[in-house]
Amino acid sequence: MSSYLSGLNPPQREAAEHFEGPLLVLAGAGSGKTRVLTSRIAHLIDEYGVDPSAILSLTFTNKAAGEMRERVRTLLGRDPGGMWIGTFHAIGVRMLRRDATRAGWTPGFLIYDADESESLIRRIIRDQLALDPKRWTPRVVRGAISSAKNELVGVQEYTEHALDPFTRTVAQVYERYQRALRDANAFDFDDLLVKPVELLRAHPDVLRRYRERFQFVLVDEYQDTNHAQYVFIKLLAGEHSNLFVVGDDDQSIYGWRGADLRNILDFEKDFAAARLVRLEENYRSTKRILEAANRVIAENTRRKGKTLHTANDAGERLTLVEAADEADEATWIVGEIRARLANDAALGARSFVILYRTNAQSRALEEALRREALPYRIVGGTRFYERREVKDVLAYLRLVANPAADEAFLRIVNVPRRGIGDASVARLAEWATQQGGPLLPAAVRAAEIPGIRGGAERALPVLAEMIEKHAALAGHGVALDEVLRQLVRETGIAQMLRDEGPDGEERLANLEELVAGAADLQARVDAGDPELLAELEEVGGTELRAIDLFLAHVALVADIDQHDPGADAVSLMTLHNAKGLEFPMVFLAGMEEGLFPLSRAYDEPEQLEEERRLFYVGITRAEQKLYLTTARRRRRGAEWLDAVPSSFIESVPGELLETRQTPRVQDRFSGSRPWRSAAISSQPRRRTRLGLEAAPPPVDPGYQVDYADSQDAPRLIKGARVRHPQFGVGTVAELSGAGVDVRATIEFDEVGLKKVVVRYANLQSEWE
DNA sequence: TCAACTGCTCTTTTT
DNA sequence: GAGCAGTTGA
Repeated sequence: MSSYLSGLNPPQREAAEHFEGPLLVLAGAGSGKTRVLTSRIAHLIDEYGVDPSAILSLTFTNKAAGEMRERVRTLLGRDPGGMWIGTFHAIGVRMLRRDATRAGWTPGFLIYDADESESLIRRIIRDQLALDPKRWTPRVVRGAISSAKNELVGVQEYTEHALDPFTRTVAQVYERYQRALRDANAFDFDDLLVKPVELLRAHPDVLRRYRERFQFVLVDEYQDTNHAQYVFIKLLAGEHSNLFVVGDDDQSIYGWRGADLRNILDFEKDFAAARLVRLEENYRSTKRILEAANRVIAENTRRKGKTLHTANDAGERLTLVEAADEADEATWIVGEIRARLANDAALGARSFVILYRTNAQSRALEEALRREALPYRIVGGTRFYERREVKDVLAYLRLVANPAADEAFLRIVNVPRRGIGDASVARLAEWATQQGGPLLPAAVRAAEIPGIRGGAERALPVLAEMIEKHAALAGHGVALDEVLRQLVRETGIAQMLRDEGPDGEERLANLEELVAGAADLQARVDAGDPELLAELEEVGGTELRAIDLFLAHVALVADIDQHDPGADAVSLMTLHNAKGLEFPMVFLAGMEEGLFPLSRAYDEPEQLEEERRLFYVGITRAEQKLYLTTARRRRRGAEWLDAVPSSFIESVPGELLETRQTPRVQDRFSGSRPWRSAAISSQPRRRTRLGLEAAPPPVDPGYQVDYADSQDAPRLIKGARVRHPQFGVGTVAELSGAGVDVRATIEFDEVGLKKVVVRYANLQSEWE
């Protein structure tokens, strides 16, 4: 037996040793799936003599890809040169670089992030279609287009099936949107999955090339694949079907992104003679934590079904904490971390993670950590590449790389302020459209454009020249970091930030970090980094510059990729970001109805199951100790809401739990029954004025109730005719949710089906 | 008339 | 943070 397999348990070994044909590894949380994947790759190469370049390994984060490559390297004692390991998106980019021209793009294409896609869509709705962006929300339209793409529904097919007003409008936007992307030599995020599929489908020679090359295809987190990714995998693994996928249906948490649970549930139907291996032994958590996880997930119906077991100790009971509000919750958590650190020398700040459902929850936690001077790291939230100053400089760089990048031009045309306002930009855009060209070249000729005068007339050509100058620098082999440094200086961004005071200094420091990142990449290019060279070589004879690689890199890295487990700091992140990670001590904050599960998930049983899987993911991050914390009052947006503990907690058997109250809760609510029994066990229901079932706020004498103004909510019943300020008149088709979260699905006469939050929607009766 | 600024709104989760 | 409405100042 090869050394790569020693130490694996029998099912792990069975999976890692597998040679030919499709295999699904149903890997429970903490069952050593990364080990199986890496052992398998090493085994394929060293024991079966497979050429590394015949292996394609697909992941969902760069972090997972990087770790996998690193571990394989360690196992083999050398670099598995030629092997492709990367995210679906990165692999897609690689394929598109090589064959972009076949699709009508050039290899230096740009990648539009969600914001750029949205602003492009907004412009199409407002300027090209002359529609009201309030009525046709760009966000929603983008979502519809994105879903269509993930289902591999192209413009033509979408248009053919667009029957109601909403989809008909989306179809129009979709068509123009794709054209605009093409004109800007850009792909959006979804295109990075869709276009490679189109490429493989439309060009048999390309498909043959990759099929012959990749004899072994591995997919991590298979439960997160959407339809486009499924087809991509199926195309590549077509004939040999040496497809090895690893996943856990219970950890599928990306349904909203198009992930299709059917891919994993139906794997054995989709791939003939597929084998199935279950990894049900957990090496991560204590018995109590695992028991809680098993009980929670058992409530779900759509699953393959497996029960994890562990040889680990029983461990401590789970702790359920009641706090007065989110500040109290944060204070208690931080105090508990302090106490644990003081009592156990084996623990460091890095042993703790605080998980939450929404990014907004990080604020209170952050404040408490800062007050207590505990080092912490937020993973996610406003990510580095989403900071204003970083996006501004990157927009300049995109423009330098590609003069047709209109979105980038619009972002920076007046940043810093140079006297070019909306009116001038509108004239410029109008003129450019007439000429059928992009904005930057039009700016050079500002003097010829009617209506552009004064400051703007002078500033536009200056801006254009400055960008052209840098494009020339980049074209003449000036190092990327140098180009960036000059851009920061000569655009005036540096000065602008310095004038903003201490905040600006911090932003400037971020830009230095960005420049350092560029220097890193430039150094790798100069030193002939083998991985990078291989990538460039794959692309063939095309000329690809460091600037293109850099822009692709910043578009594709996720924040989780930057998570450094070595740093001694408490981690804060969303539950979504926590997948794949493990920590000795885990806090799940904000375990309240409406927050977790999020109220929006009540509409569909399927969505509620996904929230429950998210809870399951959270529980199974913990090695030794799990805390569930709740607050009695929580701010949501501008108002304070009374909170009820999450119904998810009910599935955790009482004997696994100990319940605690923070001092503030004990003070304020002394004598009141434990909350759990009052609020959860009986959870009385009542009829509201809306005619809906809703849980009442917890009743506590002397407790201030700032419940939403339910008196002002209109009386809604199914079938009622209502008027909405934007969408016009419509008929209530469906009501869902409870209390302040009541939502109505309304069939509007003009815009079709829409779902609105009743509290915000400002509905009136048809006659008003 | 245009640019700049101020204050208001909304923000689930992310490759 | 981004869009938008309304206001101020040139």
